[in-house]
Amino acid sequence: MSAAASSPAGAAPPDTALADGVAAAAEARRLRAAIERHNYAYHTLDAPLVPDAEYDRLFGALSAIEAAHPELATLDSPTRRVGGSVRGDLAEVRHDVAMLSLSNGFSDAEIVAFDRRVSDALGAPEVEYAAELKFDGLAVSLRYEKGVLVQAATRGDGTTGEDVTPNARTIASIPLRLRTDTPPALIDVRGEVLMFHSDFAAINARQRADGAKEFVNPRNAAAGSLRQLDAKITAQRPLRFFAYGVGAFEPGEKGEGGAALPATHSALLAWYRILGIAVNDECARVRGAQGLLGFYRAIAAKRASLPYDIDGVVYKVDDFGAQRRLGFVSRAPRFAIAHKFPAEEALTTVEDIVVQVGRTGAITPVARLAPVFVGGVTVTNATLHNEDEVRRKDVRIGDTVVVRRAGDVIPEVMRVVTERRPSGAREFAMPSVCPVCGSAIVREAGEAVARCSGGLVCPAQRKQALLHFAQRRALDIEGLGDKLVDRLVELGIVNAPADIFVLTAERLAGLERMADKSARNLVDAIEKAKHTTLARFVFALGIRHVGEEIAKILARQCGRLDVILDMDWNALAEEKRNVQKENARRKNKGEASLPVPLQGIGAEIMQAIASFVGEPRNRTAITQMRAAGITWDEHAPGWRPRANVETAAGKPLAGKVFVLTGTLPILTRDDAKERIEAAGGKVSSSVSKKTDYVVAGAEPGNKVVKAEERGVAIIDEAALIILLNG
DNA sequence: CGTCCTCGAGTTCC
DNA sequence: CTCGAGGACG
Repeated sequence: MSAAASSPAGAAPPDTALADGVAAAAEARRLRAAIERHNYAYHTLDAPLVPDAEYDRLFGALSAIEAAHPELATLDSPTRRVGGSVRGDLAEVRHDVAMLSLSNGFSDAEIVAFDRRVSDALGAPEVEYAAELKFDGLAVSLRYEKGVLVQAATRGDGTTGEDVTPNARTIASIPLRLRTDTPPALIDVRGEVLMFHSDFAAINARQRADGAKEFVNPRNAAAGSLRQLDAKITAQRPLRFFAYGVGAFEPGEKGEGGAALPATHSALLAWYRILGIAVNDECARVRGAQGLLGFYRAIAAKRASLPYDIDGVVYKVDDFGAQRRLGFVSRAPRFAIAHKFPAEEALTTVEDIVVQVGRTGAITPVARLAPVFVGGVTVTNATLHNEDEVRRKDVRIGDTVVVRRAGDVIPEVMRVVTERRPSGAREFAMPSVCPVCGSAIVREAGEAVARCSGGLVCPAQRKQALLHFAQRRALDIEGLGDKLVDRLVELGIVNAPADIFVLTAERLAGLERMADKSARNLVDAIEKAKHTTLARFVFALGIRHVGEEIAKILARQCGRLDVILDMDWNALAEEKRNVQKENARRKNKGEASLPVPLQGIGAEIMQAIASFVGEPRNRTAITQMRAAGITWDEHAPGWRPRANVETAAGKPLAGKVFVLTGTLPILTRDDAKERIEAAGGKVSSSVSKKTDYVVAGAEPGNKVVKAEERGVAIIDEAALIILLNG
């Protein structure tokens, strides 16, 4: 599509024999102007003025002049579109004005509520909005100084993005110079880079022909293309740009165009068009909630026929003054909302229903699907959770089913299209023996899951136990992943966590696909993992019902591993039941209640611990690991936890409950959690009335919705850090 | 005994 | 992210 990129750079047309520099400069200016005019006609108006051959001739002429007179090769020359030197890495760019994410709405009710909030806040009965498409591409910011493109940056985390200037220069719909004599001194044009369906298909055909990897969707193709280190590659990728916003702005010297920003969003877009910046046609000014919903329905009906992907529409209060008055809540502007389309659904067939064996022996049926493209990726598997779920949904092998990506991530079989059920459709039968080890599969009365009774005899359970042991939140052994565990267990080299610690580099290096270097790395990682914490170690053991939280309670309350191992958990479980019964009785009488031992650990969990510590094999394994040198800091014998565990008192976040959602700009989930806990706070996984703050990052889940419903404060990372610092 | 709150466990794709 | 189930509490 890119006429500029298709021009042979070295073609020497007749009008290059310009001897003197002044004439050359004049000619270069003339050519540039002509080429920009044609670019504008071709890419923005979609109405070429001249045949491609003529365009190529002009382009070649300009290249030749610039080659002969390098001093004339200006930054904004159209020839820059093909070029770009190879650099080591993409540099960081700090956005002067942050590139925000929008809050989302999925239902009409949410949009109506948004409109009501806005009109209440503004005191206006009917608010005027600019409605436009929400493109499924990459947000970028283009900086023009005195009308010349000087920098292009990706959105990144909103505050800092990557410098993609040379790449952006290759995109034909991004003007290198604004079409005005009176440009603003500085303007950051915000918009989206994306790839059209047809271009995506062509690119993939080429990738296929070259034996290169194909892109999964236009968005990935656009992202991969824009973030190339070599802009020459970007130049061969037909990317598009549509503008929809503005960041930093400084007016130019007196002159109509650049003296000030327009007063409304729709006027801004109209101005962009005049400046030669591409703006998508599917935008409108609408009034009130009914106007918003009308726009949404019109676009939804058109969606399939659009030549590019969108994932919804965006509504913004049109008047900039009103936008300023509305301001922001945490990261998101209060004056705009994205109205997203519901998770995409697709039809496919169930080719088989197989079962997987989990760490606890849980047998999970999984539907093997004919590959289907849904929500941007190809889905081939979907969990069916358990036997009852299969019954409830009545999924049979051979069925045609509706699949969606729940929460836009996990594939889910929604329902069966029974009209399409073939006569030979087979019902799923829970196997009676484990497909991996052959032990009996049993389902306890009242339980939803069936389990392999083989325990550690079952290689599948052994593998999962090892992976659990090595995972980041447990002992954190880097490099001990899926594939390696598979092989180590198959070969019988490692059967239980304790065996990990006797591995040597020599032993590992003998394995296939395991070079000396990686063997040594793994041994180093194991060595590093030997020093840990009691909580992590207890969690790593994989005791039933003992996850991270319970392991922390045990470590805090018991202080030493030996205490945990030697406690009479069965007796304690009984005591717990008695104390609870007694307390219930006392409560009715208004008497003071007895202290409850080990808050948060109930009888059921205690019995699970009892059966773990009562198993001699487990005790031996622990002894072996300690002998192999695994250590942690623990309290001296005879240590007792302080009666009142309010150790958090005095810390900045004492007693505060946080819930995290979305991707935070700087901290990882784990980091944030660690810091909150260090400051005396607690991180919970779901929003409730007790939640104090929901920390929302980019692309948050429906936890923000829950938070709004329950009136819980929503804060961003920056606010969290302020809280952490007191 | 019911209800809410949490935690644990399992899962998909790149 | 979702589901199931344990634990606390009224």
